[in-house]
Amino acid sequence: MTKARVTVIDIAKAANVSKSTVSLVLQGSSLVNEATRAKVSAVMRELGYVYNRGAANLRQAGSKSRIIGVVVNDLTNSFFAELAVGVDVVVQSAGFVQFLSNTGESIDRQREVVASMREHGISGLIVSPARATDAADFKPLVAAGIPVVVVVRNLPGAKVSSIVSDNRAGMMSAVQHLVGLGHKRIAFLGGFPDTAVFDDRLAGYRSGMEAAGLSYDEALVISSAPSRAGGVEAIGKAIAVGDRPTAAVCFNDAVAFGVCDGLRARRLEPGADFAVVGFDDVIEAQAAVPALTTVSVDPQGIGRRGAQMLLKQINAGKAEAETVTTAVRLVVRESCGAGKAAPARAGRA
Amino acid sequence: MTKARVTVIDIAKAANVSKSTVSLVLQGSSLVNEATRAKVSAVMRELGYVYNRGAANLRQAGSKSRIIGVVVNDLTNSFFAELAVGVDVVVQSAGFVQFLSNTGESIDRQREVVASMREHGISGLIVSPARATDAADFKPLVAAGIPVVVVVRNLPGAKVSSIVSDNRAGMMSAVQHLVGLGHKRIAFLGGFPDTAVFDDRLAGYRSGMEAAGLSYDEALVISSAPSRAGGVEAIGKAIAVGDRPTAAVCFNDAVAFGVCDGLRARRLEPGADFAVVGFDDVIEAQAAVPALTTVSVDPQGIGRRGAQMLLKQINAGKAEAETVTTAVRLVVRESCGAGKAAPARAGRA
DNA sequence: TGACTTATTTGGAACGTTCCAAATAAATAG
DNA sequence: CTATTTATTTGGAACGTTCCAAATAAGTCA
Repeated sequence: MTKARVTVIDIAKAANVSKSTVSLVLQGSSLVNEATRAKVSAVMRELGYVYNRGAANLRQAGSKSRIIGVVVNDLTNSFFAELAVGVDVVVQSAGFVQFLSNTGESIDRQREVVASMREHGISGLIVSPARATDAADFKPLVAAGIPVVVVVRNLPGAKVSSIVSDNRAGMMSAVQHLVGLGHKRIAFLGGFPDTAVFDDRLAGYRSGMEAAGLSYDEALVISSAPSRAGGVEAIGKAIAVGDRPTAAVCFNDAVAFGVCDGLRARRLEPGADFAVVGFDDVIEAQAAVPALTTVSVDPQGIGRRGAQMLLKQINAGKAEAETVTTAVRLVVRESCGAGKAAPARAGRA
Repeated sequence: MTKARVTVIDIAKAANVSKSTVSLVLQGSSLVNEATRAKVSAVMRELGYVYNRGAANLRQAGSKSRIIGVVVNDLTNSFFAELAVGVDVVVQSAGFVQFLSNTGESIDRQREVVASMREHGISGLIVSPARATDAADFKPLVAAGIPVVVVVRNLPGAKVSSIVSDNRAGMMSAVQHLVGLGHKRIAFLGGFPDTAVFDDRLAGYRSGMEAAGLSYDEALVISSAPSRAGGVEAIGKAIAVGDRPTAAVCFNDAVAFGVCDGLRARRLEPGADFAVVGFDDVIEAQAAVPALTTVSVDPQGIGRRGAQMLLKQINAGKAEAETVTTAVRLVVRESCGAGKAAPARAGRA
């Protein structure tokens, strides 16, 4: 009794109709008479029928699985967690369900999970690619007609849609804010130089400096792992340069926190003795002491947006690769020294 | 050319064998000759074959879908994000893939996503139930032979496996630590009283107090939302009681952070003027100022453990409901006042 | 009433796999 | 050389849906 699955045929028998009719009501077809629909529905409820999407999906060839895949690099990073939630809300309310996997920046794992998801018949994929992902890696997917949306990091050369934040503009406004506070020696700290995101943010930094008439000094660009540990490492080097900087824009918030740690270890108070601004605006940024001035990128918004884009492509059947860059805004808190005391020029927050 | 799916039959034709043989190599059967296996594999690679798990799953009745569902209440809470990662790593390395959904404490959403996952044929479910989840809600699942593992919050009455942290012992050790620091008036702050977790933690608090020969004073138990905002609210009330407490154990870290905020708003320095200890040990706990003394529960460990338990049950075919409570440990940092200065009694950290 | 619509229902035949029983090929034994 | 294992391979027949063409029921019109 607890063994056999209840199938559409069981329903058909119990309701004195054909399997086809049952199928029709399952799909909410308008062809079926209201009375029969009611009866069939009743029987379904009574017998505890559960739809077998796998079987259905087998028949209707196309990508109607209503499953989308989501692949991120690091779920424990609240940035990606928020992103996943953003995806989840739109995916869920569209009646889809999501596979979610974590690659931990491992390109092998990424390959594996994507392959696995594909075997399971995802009808679309949202991915924040692991570092050093080959643009060709998603070729087979799109060739098979499975739309792919790349988020956060773009994949130059890949013919897929992508949605990234405006890294350039964001970093530029961070620099301008610091300039407005009177800083002239501003460092760029953290991040791996082999990524597109790094390039964009660095470009923003450079533009910001040049726009302010300040020289771009390579000695002030210090890359490191994009982590807290990387941050302390970077600030250590920064402080050692001859004409010591008085402020820094950081690759991301994790680096910025590390920079604060490193400053304190040297008896310098972030905000007061050295201005630091981050990038991402993770939730901790607000709660930290000092609260971190940072460029807010609304990861949840990116998630929502990416999901919408993906669903649109899934429904459209064909995927026009489109690229959107989302706006960012500087949110001024305490770590830049502008604090409550001197709300001098509050960026465009 | 980019239209038709490559099927097992195409492979069979191209390799001059029968579909059955191809199926055999797919399953890594030892029946098939090494030479043919090689040839078939080669052809598969060449034609870009992708396994259709849906079809396979249709045939092999049982729950061999290699999909498990994961449902959490709040992914943006790093506690749950870590938990999900823990699940992910074991699930992934077992060759499974996970549906992950967020309920945001909505019981309707929970119902929906679980139903959806079931339609998709999950072979098991890990769920941190939304508040006020009915124990009977998962009855149909287990009746259908789908193992369910409840994590973090237990569901008294439901005949499912569960894995929760030792809330009672954790809170007790927190209290004992404060007692050891000389506190006598210790409050219990935050949390909704209608949950099993609340009951357990409160019981631990009570035992701790009584074990120390201190009276249990109901006026010192102040519930609130288990959030930062709830924390500031709770500390407000706590400070207003006649014989004002000098320390507090909090329902969770979020509440503890709120309590710190509330203290500062009243010109009291957490750690120095009032001792506060949290519960969970979220990542921010370490980085906060003052660093939070808290009970560490290793959410990632719970995730891993829960996943292992689930996989075991899936493989076993039958699900013995088992309950495990995982050990917790107090990690002493600064917010309790024991700080660097006085490492007096460091709990069992 | 008979012919023609319109509304509803219905048997197969797919879909891509796995499983079973049975066929074939090769090897060994008598 | 036939009988018997042993090693491989192989045709269907499932699995639970959806789709199609076609059947039936019920009106409608002369």
